[in-house]
Amino acid sequence: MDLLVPETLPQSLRRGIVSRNLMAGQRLFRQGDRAAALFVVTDGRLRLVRCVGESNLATVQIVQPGESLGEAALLVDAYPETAIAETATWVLGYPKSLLLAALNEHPSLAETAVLLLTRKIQELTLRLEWRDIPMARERLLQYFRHLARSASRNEILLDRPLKEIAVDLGFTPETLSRSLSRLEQEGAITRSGRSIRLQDASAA
Amino acid sequence: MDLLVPETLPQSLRRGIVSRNLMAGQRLFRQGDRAAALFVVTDGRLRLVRCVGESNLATVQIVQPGESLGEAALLVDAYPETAIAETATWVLGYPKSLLLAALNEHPSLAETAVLLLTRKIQELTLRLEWRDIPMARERLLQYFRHLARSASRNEILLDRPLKEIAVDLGFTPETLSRSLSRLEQEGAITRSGRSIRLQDASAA
DNA sequence: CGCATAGTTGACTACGCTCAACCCTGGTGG
DNA sequence: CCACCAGGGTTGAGCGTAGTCAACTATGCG
Repeated sequence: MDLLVPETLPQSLRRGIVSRNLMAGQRLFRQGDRAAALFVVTDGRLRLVRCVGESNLATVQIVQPGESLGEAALLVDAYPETAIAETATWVLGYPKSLLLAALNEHPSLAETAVLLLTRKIQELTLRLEWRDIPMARERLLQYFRHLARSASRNEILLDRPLKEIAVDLGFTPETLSRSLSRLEQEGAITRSGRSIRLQDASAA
Repeated sequence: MDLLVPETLPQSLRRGIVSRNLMAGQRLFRQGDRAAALFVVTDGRLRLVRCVGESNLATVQIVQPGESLGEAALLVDAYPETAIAETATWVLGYPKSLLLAALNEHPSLAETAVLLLTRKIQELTLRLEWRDIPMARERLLQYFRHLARSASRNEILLDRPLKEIAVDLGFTPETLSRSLSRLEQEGAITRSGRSIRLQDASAA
């Protein structure tokens, strides 16, 4: 069973699926909203943002197609973060109660759910790993290397504003810009606009 | 079914469970090891450490009793991090193949697995949230507030060396020490040794 | 053509890191 | 019982890096 292909799902769950289309900037849910459903992105991407303290914003994750968000619905009754579409985005929503019920009745669904969550854990772990690299250039380089590995090519095309990439990595846009310059002048990368090529192929 | 109570598990899985006792400092598995099993901590705690680049260590998570580690085994064939016992620790290991099989046959197990993973996602998210707070005092304060909420008391007893707490939060021990001092002199907390009391009850 | 926004660069600040000395506690052995 | 040592913890001085504020350029869109 594949959560993204409703035809493969049991009737009971399929009927409850909600499909939502979001414009860039639109919110799927807000921190504190009653959490009733888990979502999976089919197209586009969403940014998960947490507000902590008085004025600190934390981007927890960028959710890409095939990944889940709002799993907290399974555990607690309020979303702990806000989900904002970064581009035009399409998501499918699975009501908590129906999903848990379907899980009990259809084991093969359980397996896909487990894999979905595991993938999310890997994503989060990766972000934490980056954050533990203190020096900006180094952190950025690791990020690029990861993208390169994912694409299995060492030419990367950044498909979104550097601004956003910056906050993902925990930088200000200025710092990102400077880091890019220095990486280039140190010969670690060459860039033209948003196309980046890694020079040394040494991966972690 | 409860993964931590073998009696409640199906025979097939129960037979395959491996139980391990670790001394403080001992490694359960190392980054790159063949990943064959998912573990759950029953007692003690483990630190998940990732080595990135040449000389950067990232503590991804402290795994507490009832939490899982090594879920990556379900997705990839090598552990992406090293697991080190921080104290005497007892874990149960569930071989990947048996676990997936049992998942398919015993839906109620699937539910507990899903919840387990969801909890882990929450933990990781929390850590990321902290890391996005740039100022040390503020970050530390949020950390304390979280502990206070968990204990639903605003007196906290830190049960491990400040050293370790420091690296969890992404600080050096010196910075943590200084932040503590300043929080105290600013009146946000009072402390005697490792006992911390929060002053203002304003939570996020 | 002009406006809005992304991106770049500069000057300055300030925070956390590094290195070092020091205190304090707990454990060990003479 | 005390001397000694090891390790955690604290404090200080100086440095370096990223953040901030600001000006300026480039790009894309109405």
